[in-house]
Amino acid sequence: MPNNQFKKGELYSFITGKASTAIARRLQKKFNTSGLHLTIEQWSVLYHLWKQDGISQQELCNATYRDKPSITRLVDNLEKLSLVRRVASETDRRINRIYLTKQGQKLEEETMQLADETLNEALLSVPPDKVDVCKEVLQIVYDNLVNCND
Amino acid sequence: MPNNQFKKGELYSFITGKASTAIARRLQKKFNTSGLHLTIEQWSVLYHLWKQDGISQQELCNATYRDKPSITRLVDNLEKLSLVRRVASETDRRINRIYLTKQGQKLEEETMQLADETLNEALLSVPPDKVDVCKEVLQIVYDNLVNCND
DNA sequence: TTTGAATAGTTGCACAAACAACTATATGCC
DNA sequence: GGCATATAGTTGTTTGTGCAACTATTCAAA
Repeated sequence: MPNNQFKKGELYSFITGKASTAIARRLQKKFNTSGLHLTIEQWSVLYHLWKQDGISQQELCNATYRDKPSITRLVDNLEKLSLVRRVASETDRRINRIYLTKQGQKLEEETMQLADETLNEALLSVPPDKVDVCKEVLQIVYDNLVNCND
Repeated sequence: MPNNQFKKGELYSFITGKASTAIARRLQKKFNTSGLHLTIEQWSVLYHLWKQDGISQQELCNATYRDKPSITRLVDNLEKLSLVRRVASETDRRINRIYLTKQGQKLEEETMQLADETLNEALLSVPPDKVDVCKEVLQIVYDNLVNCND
């Protein structure tokens, strides 16, 4: 059983994503203790809107690697929080463009600060070159499973 | 903005765990097309029971990095599927020991085969030493966030 | 021995994810 | 133009997660 291509033993925690879960929980706690009523999932949508405002729900699906119903409901909740608003596209009425409100724009600085803090805590004592290797591997894994077949 | 300790740019996908999500989805699809009515989360509980049968729900919490209510419900559903059963401990009646049924035991071989397949597909063309670095980094991240403070 | 704290587990609630089925709009081909 | 097909988004259902509040049992200390 041991002589496979990789040592599989502890690799199954890859599947369950314990590390990313730990990071997400830490960041969520920082949000909560800062009085931000915002989930990590909502934040991840805002994150892409801060990079490019006014993208469609479908583009948010691709950017966040979520399916359409998930984005529909995340945008629903972000609208309820008055952080974004849906604007039907003039040229293609199937499309909703999602725009940040003033309130949504205002959250960028504080939350990105907390996210940076969280990553610094997570990566404490990890040499930068190892972080780069890790990023590279995770990117290949993602590409292997998403771009290729399926 | 760029001169931080780490290049943070693409690091935020760490938080959202896109790679582990991709792996989990691929494995779930394999389960579905094999006619296995089993979620990845249920499988992750069975995985620890295959390693050690009869552990308590609290031990499953620690092993799977989930909170107690999550394990309560996962065990509920695994019991409904007749894959495990709760047995109250004789020595400490607060504790439920979780035991695999015959059906639960039978799933090990097939599902681990599919999990191995999935990891091979995920890690295709990734050199083993880089996988090791990646594992090491993810372990440190987990330890930094879970063991230390919190 | 009793009382208070700690531990194991359950339940209620809000939010999120995956899948299927659905509506509405756009596009391309006859 | 009209019809088939593709695309964008929504809704319903089941499952899982995180938090808070709760019950039951154990343990420890006065």
